[in-house]
Amino acid sequence: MDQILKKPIRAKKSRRNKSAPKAGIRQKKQRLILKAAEKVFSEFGFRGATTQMIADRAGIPKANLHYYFPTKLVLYRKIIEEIFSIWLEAAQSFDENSDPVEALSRYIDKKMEISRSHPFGSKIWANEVMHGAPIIQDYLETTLREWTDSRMVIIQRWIDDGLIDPIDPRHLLYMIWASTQHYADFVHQIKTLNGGKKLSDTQWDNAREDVKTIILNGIGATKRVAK
Amino acid sequence: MDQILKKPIRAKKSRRNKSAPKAGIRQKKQRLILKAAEKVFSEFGFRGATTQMIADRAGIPKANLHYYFPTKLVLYRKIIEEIFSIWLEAAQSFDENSDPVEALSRYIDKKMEISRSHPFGSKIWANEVMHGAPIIQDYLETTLREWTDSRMVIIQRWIDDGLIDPIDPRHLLYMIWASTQHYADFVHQIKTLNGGKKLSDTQWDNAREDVKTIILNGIGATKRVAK
DNA sequence: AAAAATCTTGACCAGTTGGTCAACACTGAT
DNA sequence: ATCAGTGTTGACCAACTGGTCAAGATTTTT
Repeated sequence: MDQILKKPIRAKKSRRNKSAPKAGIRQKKQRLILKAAEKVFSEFGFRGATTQMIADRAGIPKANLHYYFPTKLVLYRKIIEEIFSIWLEAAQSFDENSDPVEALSRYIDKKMEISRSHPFGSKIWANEVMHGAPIIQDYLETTLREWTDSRMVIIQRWIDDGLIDPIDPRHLLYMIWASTQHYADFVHQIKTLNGGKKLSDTQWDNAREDVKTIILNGIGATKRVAK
Repeated sequence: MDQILKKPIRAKKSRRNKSAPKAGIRQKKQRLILKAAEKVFSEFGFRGATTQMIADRAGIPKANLHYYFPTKLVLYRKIIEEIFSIWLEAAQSFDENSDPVEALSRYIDKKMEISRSHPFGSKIWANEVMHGAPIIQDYLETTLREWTDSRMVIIQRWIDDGLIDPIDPRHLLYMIWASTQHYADFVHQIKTLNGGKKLSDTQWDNAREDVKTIILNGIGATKRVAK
């Protein structure tokens, strides 16, 4: 997940690689650039974003940005990879809980949490997929597909065991993704419809609870609702 | 909804406006351009799309495109307006049915249908909102807000009448939008996860039924399920 | 037929963009 | 102090973009 940066710029001839301070600067600046890029990409899309904008937001000259990330594409891909790994982590709950109510509750909780804390990432992903995933198609075909397949098996088992109603696991997953990510991708619309004010803590709580309630009730999983 | 084209290019001095043939060409070509633009915008976003691409796809020179649509922005807005009006029409079911199961079933059906038949439009809308609605903010604040408010009143009445469980009407609407539009906006991802093949008629039927089932069950609306 | 209106288009332009590069600055080791 | 490795940056460029324009083609009206 790190091999994209081809240039092994750092530490080549220096005999002792004890030059920690430089390495620190390097990492710190890359972080800075990535954070700026995430926001700019999410706001303007890949083509809409300019390296100049990103550099400006990071408070550095454009040339300096290109010193750390040779091309706009490398920078973009780096960001997508991070988002993706965050999403995968959120799905641990499937492995840690055998009970569907527990597992799905936690998964939805986490996904909603990510929508709130990482809205930019979610938008970039959505943007990328909406445009036909020109840059991350390989991810869809490998990692995401494998992940999805394995989760569908688990859901199917719940159905076979009579723990939830018989629905196509695929559509359940899509619905969870759609409903939770909607709060990140469409945050602007939600905000506008909320009188121009972003959702309060309470409103977020309500949203999370409503999403959970509807989905869990919707698949007949609520013999005992985890509240 | 038509006042955007400021240039009243047509019929100005010609005394008799019986010049039907020209007018026909005009309309036909505008349609052609709009259709091409819809696809290109949905694929590349506003900034990513170039007027050259649109002209190419429409099979005309770029200059000709600019003869009919003075700027890229005018063309874009025109498209957004069309999409929006299609979505509003889909919501008639709220007025025509007093029963929540009936009203919501039809609404979801229609929304899913639109996702299938107008995926480009949905993507453009999503793209626009995700980027902060720079061009259609007025729509969100006026038409969409009014529409949403009026529907929320209806849903709230269902709750008061004990026809559905007490959930925040807002989140029910968001969930319906998210779940149905997901099948348009993320069609590429769905296709990839479906082995690279787009959904068959049967799969679309299943998707539609599952979405309806989960949502209607989810809000406790299914004393009698409309099947 | 010929004038008037409308439509078509190749050539062009000014502004912007991603990316380069050579000169310069800093840091830490010897 | 010196020097190699690393980091910084203003200036630059070739490619591309939205949009213009004037000359010409086509159709309709007189």
